[in-house]
Amino acid sequence: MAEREAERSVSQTVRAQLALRELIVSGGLRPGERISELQAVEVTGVSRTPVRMALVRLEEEGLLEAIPSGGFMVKAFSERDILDSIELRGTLEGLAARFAAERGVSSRDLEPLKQCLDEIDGLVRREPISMEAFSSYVALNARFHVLLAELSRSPPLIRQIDRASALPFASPSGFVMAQSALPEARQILLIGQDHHRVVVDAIENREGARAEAIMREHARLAARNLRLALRNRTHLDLLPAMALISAG
Amino acid sequence: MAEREAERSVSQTVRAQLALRELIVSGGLRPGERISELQAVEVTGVSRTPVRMALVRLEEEGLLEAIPSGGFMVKAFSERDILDSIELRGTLEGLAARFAAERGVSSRDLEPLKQCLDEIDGLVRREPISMEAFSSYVALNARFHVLLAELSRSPPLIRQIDRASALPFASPSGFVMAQSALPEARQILLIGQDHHRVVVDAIENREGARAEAIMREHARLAARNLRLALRNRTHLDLLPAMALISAG
DNA sequence: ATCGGAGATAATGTATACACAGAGTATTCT
DNA sequence: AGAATACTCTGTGTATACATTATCTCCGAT
Repeated sequence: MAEREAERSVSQTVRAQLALRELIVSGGLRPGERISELQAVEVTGVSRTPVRMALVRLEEEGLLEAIPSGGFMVKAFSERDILDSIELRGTLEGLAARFAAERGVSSRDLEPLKQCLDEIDGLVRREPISMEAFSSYVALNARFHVLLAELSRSPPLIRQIDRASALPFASPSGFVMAQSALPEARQILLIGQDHHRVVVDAIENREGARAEAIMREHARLAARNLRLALRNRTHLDLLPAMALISAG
Repeated sequence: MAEREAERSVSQTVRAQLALRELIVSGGLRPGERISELQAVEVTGVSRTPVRMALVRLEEEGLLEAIPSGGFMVKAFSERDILDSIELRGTLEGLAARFAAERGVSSRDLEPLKQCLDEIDGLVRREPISMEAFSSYVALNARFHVLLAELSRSPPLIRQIDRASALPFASPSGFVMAQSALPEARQILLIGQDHHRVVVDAIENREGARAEAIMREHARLAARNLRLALRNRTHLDLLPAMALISAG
């Protein structure tokens, strides 16, 4: 009931957007599949007007693609698109790290980042890593990335990073990941954690170029891991693979 | 009349979007000023529904900002925001140049770029440069940047560059520029032309790192020039200054 | 005189009705 | 029987009417 109250406080448009995004990311609609407004109305329970607004926003977000003759379809990403997007995000985050280092952040600003990393350490050090721990990790990792972006103190850059992270494989959807993938996921987590510590250190010491280089290398490594994962498994369940790489 | 026919072929939403963007970029509305739907309806001549769609798209584009209590306002950019955006665009274009060099483009792919640069040469070599020549230059320069982005063959990156270029100071709004600024604008044009030639050369020779570095340096120089221009003139007419830098 | 509250007004958010375009199917003609 | 055309039906694009919320003003009380 309280939940219902909370839902009522946000606009129908936002509710529709969240519901539709959830539907798309969870794989309820296949890439390339058309999403009709009527269908969206049934799913979300709101009228066509807010649904249309939500669809436009999801298109701008990159999850949907406008069909020339009208309407929208779920955007399909090639493997190359995904790998490029990861490198793209890494490049932007590298710029953010450089900005943070060059603009001179106080050690007080870095405190939240370090705390975030410590919390992650508490999760990934123990073995084997549980499904719940992995979920927590994904959330914490996302928080770290947000904090790093904000450290740049550059609204345009933060905005662009947000957009680059809006794609499914950059969203905290780790819960889709298969149990069997957990062990190797943990390896990636540990390496990523190391990278993050180096970045914080570089920023603290005002080494802009080094901070930037690390973030870019970090993304390239993540892309490489994803490519390997895609080679080993079938191409079928791309979404879990995307969730996996979101840990990077 | 034929124009009227052509207008009728595109949707009301697109027409509204174009009209409103023109209004904002031309300075018809001051930054921070609220834009009411009623006002937008009067300006565009279409109904509220397509107007709302256009407003949402312009928000995603970065020209408008949503007001928490409802509605939209023209987004205000600080000087730092603008400088950061230029460097951001340079970083993305640098990545595009590197992709182009590393993925191996044929010299046939580079032909349109070279032709574009030759056309620009024909415009800027003669002195003094006229207002018409400058307008032509801005259009050609925009084409060069689009061609370079496409050379990366990376849809996600192209998309992101498009968005980074959607802001006013990256749009071909050079016609606003004052006559008096033309001479120094020409200097920037010539330097930019040199940079572009180097980039094409680097891509042709598969030197990814060099191609990327040049584009980033190019953007940094453009940012520096803008900063100087803002110091010399008053802060008042930022739009002409933004037009000036769009030449970079 | 100033602050607070209540009411009115205007603007946004939402819903629905209508118009038009496109696709699919059925029927008719060759 | 096959193909072409016409008709229907589904779905998007647009307009407008309604509801809700926020802001501004005015009046009253302290």
